[in-house]
Amino acid sequence: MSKGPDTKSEHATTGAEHVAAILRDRIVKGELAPLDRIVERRLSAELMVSRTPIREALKLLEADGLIEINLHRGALVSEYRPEEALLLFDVIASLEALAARRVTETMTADVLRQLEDLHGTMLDHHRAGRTNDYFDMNTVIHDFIIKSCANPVLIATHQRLMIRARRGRFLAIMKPERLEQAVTEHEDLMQAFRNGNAQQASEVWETHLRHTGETITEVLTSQSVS
Amino acid sequence: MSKGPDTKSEHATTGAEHVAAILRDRIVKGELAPLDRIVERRLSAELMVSRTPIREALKLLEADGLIEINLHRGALVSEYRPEEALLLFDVIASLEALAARRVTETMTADVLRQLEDLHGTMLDHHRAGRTNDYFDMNTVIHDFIIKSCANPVLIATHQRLMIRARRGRFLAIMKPERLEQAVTEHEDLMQAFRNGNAQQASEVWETHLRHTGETITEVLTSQSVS
DNA sequence: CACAAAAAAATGGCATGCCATTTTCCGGGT
DNA sequence: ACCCGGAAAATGGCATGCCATTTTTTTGTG
Repeated sequence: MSKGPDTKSEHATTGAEHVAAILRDRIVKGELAPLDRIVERRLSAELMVSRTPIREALKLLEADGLIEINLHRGALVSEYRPEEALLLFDVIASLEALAARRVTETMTADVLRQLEDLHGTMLDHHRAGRTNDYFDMNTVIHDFIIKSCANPVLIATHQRLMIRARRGRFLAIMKPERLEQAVTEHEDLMQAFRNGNAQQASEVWETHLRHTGETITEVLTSQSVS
Repeated sequence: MSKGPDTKSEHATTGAEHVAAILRDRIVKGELAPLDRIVERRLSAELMVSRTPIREALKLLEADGLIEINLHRGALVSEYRPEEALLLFDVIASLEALAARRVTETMTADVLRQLEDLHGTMLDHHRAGRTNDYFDMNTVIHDFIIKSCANPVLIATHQRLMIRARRGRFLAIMKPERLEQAVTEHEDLMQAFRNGNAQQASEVWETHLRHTGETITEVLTSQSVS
């Protein structure tokens, strides 16, 4: 391997970003629960780096909305309430709807073919009951549409919101009827793609995302009550 | 004022955020031009703080998209190309359209009255040719709608994007016919508000923002050619 | 003079130490 | 037992210094 410094999407370039990636991961996976305190010196010892990169990483997480930093009082993992999921998905739905619109408008045969492939694979997983594979393909499809919209601003904004939205592992806990509905909505989107109907694609996708937000909100609500 | 915990407008919090605010201001005002290098030690001497808070501030600006930091090569003010304005406003338009929709859905007599007040004041300024006051009121109205949507995620996302969108002072350079069109679009929005027609409000506002983005793109293009 | 190599300067990344503020804990008074 | 006040510990904010990498300047050679 040559020492290519031209690979842009490198993570772990600087220590601070490496630390930020680790913390993001822990928060998303739930190893760090809401309201847990994050203590610079403790992390510093655990990760064997000094406090400086840790502090920089914490600033980044605060900008992402994953933690809250109070002056002279340190950092807390921010809460994730059901209602917040709804608010997040309200925005995410708008962004993905815009992406779906733009993708439809600039659709090429090649992109449509890739989408058909991904969609078909997802349907196979679904019909075969491979739930995990199904959810993975679902995510791949959503990301593919976002990536294909050719708007870096949208891509970055979406990614940042999804970091927060993905907190917890609730996605796999979905009622069967909602799952069927989601598959139907994906099929509707493909139909809009095939017809080149950008308006329809946008509406279908926005509805789909809003439903997802509502479902996640329900799951979170039931979990927090239990 | 409500005791909102998300009042970020507090000044003098931590030194790093203070520095970040100063730099944001300079970049937005154009004192720091695109591709200008930002040197930690120079700023450190100028602002009479150590390099540590400066570094933290730079990380924040990078997260905002205002600068680019390369490993071991320091920070550059990122460029602001016409096409980027278009991409930014594509996203901003979606967000403001969503805000307009939500505001309409939850409209109260009090909010409508405030909107009418602001709108009327803006019209007065416009008819009297007080261009600066007009633009200020314009901004106030846009912000008021965003703030009234009751979605902190949307508010924060919008604010972050607007920091980038407002770079330069091109807003005041607008062709008279576009200005008339903008006023008409504001009037259309008020009409949708009065009718409680959320769908119409959303569409009107999205169109308005997209037009604004196109206008700014044109201005930036003509400037960069000159 | 052109060009390349090497030295020097610039610059950023990180570790560490000191100080300010906050939090925790403990003892005395009621 | 309870509350209050102050000391001690915890914790974060910032300054400074050292090292690695990059950039610039200098120098040597054809």
